[in-house]
Amino acid sequence: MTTRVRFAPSPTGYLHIGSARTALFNYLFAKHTGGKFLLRIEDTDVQRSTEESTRSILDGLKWLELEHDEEIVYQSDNAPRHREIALKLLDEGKAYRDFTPKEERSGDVKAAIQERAREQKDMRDNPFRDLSKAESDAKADAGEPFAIRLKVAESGKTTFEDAVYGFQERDFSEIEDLVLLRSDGHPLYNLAVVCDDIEMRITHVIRGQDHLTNTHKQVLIYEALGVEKPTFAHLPLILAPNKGKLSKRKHGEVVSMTTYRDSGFLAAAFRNFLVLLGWSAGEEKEIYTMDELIGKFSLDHIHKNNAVFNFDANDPKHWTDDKAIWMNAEYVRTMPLEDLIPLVKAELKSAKLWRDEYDDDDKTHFEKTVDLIRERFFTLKDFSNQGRAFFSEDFDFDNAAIAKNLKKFPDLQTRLPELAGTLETVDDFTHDTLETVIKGFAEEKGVKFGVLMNGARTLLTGLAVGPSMLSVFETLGKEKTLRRLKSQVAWNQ
RNA sequence: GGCGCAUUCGUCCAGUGGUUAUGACGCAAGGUUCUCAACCUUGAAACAGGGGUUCAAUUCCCCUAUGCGCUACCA
Repeated sequence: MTTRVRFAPSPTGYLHIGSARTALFNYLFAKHTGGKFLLRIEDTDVQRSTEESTRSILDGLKWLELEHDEEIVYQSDNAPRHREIALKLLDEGKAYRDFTPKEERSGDVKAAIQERAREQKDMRDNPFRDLSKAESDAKADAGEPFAIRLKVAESGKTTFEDAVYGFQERDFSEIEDLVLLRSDGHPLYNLAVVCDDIEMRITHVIRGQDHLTNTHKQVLIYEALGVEKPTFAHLPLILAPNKGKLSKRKHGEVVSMTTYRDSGFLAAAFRNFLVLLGWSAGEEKEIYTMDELIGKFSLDHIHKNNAVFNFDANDPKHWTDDKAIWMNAEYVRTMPLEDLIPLVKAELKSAKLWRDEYDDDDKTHFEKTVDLIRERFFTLKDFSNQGRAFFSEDFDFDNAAIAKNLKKFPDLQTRLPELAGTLETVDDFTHDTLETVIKGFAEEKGVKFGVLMNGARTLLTGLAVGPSMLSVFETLGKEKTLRRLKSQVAWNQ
């Protein structure tokens, strides 16, 4: 039997980092087992679901390259079918009509639920549970509104074997007669999920641990329907640094996938970071290609304890998890150059720094430039910010760099243009030749080589840090190097 | 309140009935270099607590603590 898994987000916001990981795990499991990865949008909560959210989630998945197989299922489309099934259970006596008026909730719903739960009541205590069919039908015919609840047996327990958490059981006395269909005729989550999973022939339900207790309710529905239940695998949660819930409201943009895309992260790097949150192959290796992940991923290496997504909202340097940043930098500087080039191209295009020659006459030179500067970059954004001087004449000078490398050594104001004059005669504008010439120049003029190079760095790139200057000279080329060495712009700032 | 799940460095993790308890991020120190956020080397840093079981527990069991989840006509 081919495995079929699904990622089933509810479109009430952008793609959350935790959801993204759930999607990733589902995807990897599907591909590992040669199965299908399906997508279902759980938009049954009409009040909160938005099309914009759906789009944002789809964008996030697309960016992560978690492509789904088959058509997207919109849960709301299946509502009639869910209703039918609830009615069927009613008909079979496995569910009953509850005529209790709906309790309107407002304000702090969580607190209200907690408060009510404290009352410790008998889960089977419902005046309409044992109403005769005739009485129930009569009331319904009279137009009295009702919800449909599953009739959970007086005694017994549900059990299932979770692929991550192991054997689970729950006594019926802990499970209320859950509502299947609202009094307005809309199906509820637990019913909808089970019906759709059956319909989509899902073999493995891989989702967040917050559903672990709910699963017992769903098992009950499977049993009432007489359908074999799928394998369940619950995933540990991803928590905020204070070990609390990671939410948009409290933590803002750090939890959104689009933030990473827009900050110049590489999908491959972020995926790699994400997969290590709650899973490991049990080895010391940490950098994996997608193919390696597909090959190694398995449910039994998923952890049981929650992971903390570590960041400090008050510190720009640690705005997101350090390891994610490191992972991205690692990818930027070590991934195959040919894979990086298109990404840099897209970044330069969006920063209006792209020139068509980079793809054509200047291709080799462009690639060499990218290869040189990527060594100390962290994100794709760095190519258009820090790396701007390599692609444009219009770049800024860092004041600290000017102070440290130029103003502190006033004679450089004449020495650097002088150096330009000397370099004018160099035809072989490459690292080694330049080194010989410039070292000779430094000695002759009594200037320290390092001071000369640092000054040049600021003049040529606007910065105080960067790759070896001899390589920068070579990469930038003679013409630009000479012009910038002679320029007085930075000196006048 | 009830029920459930969890607990190894600050964070992500490895691991075992007998180990100097692994690796990574971050941090610190040193080094290389023309600079550095890169690179190299080194260092500090953890088995929640208490009981058992055992010749021996970080590892198995129980209790406590803590955290998280569920307890809706939300998903």
